[in-house]
Amino acid sequence: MSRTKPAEERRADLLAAGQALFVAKGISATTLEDITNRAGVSKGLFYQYFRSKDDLVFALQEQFSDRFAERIRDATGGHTDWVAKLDACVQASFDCYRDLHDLHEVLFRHGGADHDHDPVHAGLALAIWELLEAGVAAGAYQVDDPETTAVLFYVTMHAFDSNVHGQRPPSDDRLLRATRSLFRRGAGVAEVIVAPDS
Amino acid sequence: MSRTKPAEERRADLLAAGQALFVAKGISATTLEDITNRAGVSKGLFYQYFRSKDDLVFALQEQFSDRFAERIRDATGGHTDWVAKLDACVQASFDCYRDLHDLHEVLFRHGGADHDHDPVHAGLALAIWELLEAGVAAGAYQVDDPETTAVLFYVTMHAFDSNVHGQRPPSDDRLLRATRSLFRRGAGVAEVIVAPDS
Amino acid sequence: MSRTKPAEERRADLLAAGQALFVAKGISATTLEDITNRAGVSKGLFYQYFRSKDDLVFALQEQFSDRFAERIRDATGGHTDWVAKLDACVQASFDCYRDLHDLHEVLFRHGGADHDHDPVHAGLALAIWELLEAGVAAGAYQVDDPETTAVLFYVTMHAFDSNVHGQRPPSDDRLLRATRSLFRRGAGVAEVIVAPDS
Amino acid sequence: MSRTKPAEERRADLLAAGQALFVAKGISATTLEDITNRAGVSKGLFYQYFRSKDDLVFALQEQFSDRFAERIRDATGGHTDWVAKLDACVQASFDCYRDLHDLHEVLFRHGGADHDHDPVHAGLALAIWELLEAGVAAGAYQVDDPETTAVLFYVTMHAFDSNVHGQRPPSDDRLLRATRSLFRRGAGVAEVIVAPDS
DNA sequence: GATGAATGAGTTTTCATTCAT
DNA sequence: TATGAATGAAAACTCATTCAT
Repeated sequence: MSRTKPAEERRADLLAAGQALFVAKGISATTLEDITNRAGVSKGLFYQYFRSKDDLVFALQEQFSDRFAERIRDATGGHTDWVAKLDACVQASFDCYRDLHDLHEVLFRHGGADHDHDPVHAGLALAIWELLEAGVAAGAYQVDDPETTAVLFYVTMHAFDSNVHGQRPPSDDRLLRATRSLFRRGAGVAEVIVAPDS
Repeated sequence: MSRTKPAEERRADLLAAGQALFVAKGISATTLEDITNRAGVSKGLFYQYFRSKDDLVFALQEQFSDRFAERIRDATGGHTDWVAKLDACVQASFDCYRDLHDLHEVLFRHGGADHDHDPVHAGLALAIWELLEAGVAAGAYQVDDPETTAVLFYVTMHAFDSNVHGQRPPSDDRLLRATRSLFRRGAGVAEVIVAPDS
Repeated sequence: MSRTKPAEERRADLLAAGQALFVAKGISATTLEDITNRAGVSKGLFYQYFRSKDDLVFALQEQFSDRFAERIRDATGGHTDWVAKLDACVQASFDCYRDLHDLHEVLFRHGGADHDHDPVHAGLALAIWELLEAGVAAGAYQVDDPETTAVLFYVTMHAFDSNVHGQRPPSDDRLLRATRSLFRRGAGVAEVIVAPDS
Repeated sequence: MSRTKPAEERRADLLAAGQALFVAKGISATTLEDITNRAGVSKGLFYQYFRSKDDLVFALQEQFSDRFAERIRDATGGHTDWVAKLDACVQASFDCYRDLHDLHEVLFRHGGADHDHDPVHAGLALAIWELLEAGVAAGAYQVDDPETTAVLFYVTMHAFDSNVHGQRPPSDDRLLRATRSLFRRGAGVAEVIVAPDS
């Protein structure tokens, strides 16, 4: 029975172990030993895959950006209706935030991280901006300042961060419905009347 | 000539030094030596004011909550018009976020911080909720789910965090105007037509 | 009873501990713990005086150069007779080598040490060269190439390195007498006839 | 097509790689990975040829002694004139030192190396001693203490170590001529007058 | 009150050596 | 033969905390 694994898999194990622990305990509270124990690997092997602990953080940042971009890209196509586009945007953002927001905070607030080059803010806000501009151009949306509104929409999605709510967080469903409603109003599209209990 | 200072002042120096360094470099990247150097004080003296480094973090959390609550309280009175109340809320939140958001992230994401008891989320979201409920009861606002909408409004204010924007951040004025507009629409109040340059 | 010591003394303790251990076991076979144990000090304190193990090596190199130069300087004055000058040179060199040669090898062969800037070679060879030139100018010595001969004299003194001899090393006295004789002949001065047993 | 090589060649590759790296960086600064990389071989294969890193050092010491002895032996015969013998000795020693001195220092100063059994010192000093004794017995040399003088001659040859000189090293020719002259004088033989350019 | 030298447990990092393939 | 992933003991280095002055 072999202890060896393909390099890609080992690297993935270490990335996964690091990510989980960093989110759970913070980066500097996580020791190399924590990581290698969780990955089921000796301390020495870590250094075959990463130059240092900081190198692991950097690799995680890259991985994060890649995954995030992919998600957003996939959510775009497939809708022609302008209201549906808005709703799809909400849903995709919801999924992203649920999965990735904590990780994002942990990774990009670390050390001397350069917030100005955070690829996530730029990426998502840009996507929303383009959507609003297109909708306005098509006469479907009515927004005075699409660029700034896009940023507002973007930050609104911090509501999907589960840490943001108090002791009685709203259900995901309520959250999504309220957000869809807010975005539609913010985009100036006629609201579909929805019965409160539907 | 003595280097002694009143205890309150010394304590304040240390709190200020800790806060500045924690925001700049993160809590665990900041050493006690950093803090005492910045405060112009010996390492030993630190322990006359705080039981440990963690104790300093805790003191900073308390200080934060106190200051935040104070700000919000001050912003409440003074308006009878429901739209003006909404606008005042935006302005007060803007000021708070500008000053305190980074600090909040650093302090309350630290270590085993108990997110459920973060006093800030609760405080601000509650204030907005109460405002919306009151406005709805008064027939001035039209909101299906005031509680959840309050949370959405609260998180929207992350836009005031200056780190959230890309390379071409909107001016504060644009930001405030867009937010006021969004909040009014979200509250379902008739939008006052505002000339772009007013 | 105090554990604290003046900084200079502590630094000297660490330098002395490092020097003794480096000579005895080699630099890389000596651990920080060896050094701090010998100096009767905790591991952490080492880093208040030296940035790293390499920094200690560097400090020892500097100390070495200083002490060596001092010794040679002191040995110069005090003789007017040209043969006596030569003999004094031999004696001073003997003392230096006995005390410092091993240390020199250990320190200056370490890592990427820059042999071209080894201050010891330069210093001692230069002193001998000046002596030979002066003696030749005074008509006391007869040497075709004083500069090169100085280097030869200098390296001859490696004989004082006790490691250089086989299983039956000559007595110090024999060594000194033979070296004096060789230097006199090399300088072309009339040899004083010495009875073998004197 | 196989990567296999005759065992002797592989062993030689590893010895050569080790020797080069040990001289360049020192023994303990050289990792097994350095060695196997330079030899173009896997880490595992190293242990088919050497029991350990120390075993490689030991093998290199043996190889060194063998080569050195061979050189000296070859240089001995072929001269009947006593002055020519002395000159041949100088030349052979020159060649040896040029090639092997650094290596010697690195190998024999390592770890718990037993300086008393260094075969090189013994070998060369012995050869010179025998030469001097023979010359004295033949009435050709005049030396009071041939044994000690032999050691002095031996250490004089450290001048051939290129690291020993300052920034303006003498040419090899000057060095050899000066050494020949010194040895002749030290042996008490009438100096042959040599024109500077001959 | 105030200092900063001293501590030592805890962390990161290195590398000779093993072993399944 | 040959490989290189994997190991783990040992080394370097950090820093919150203590304590004699």
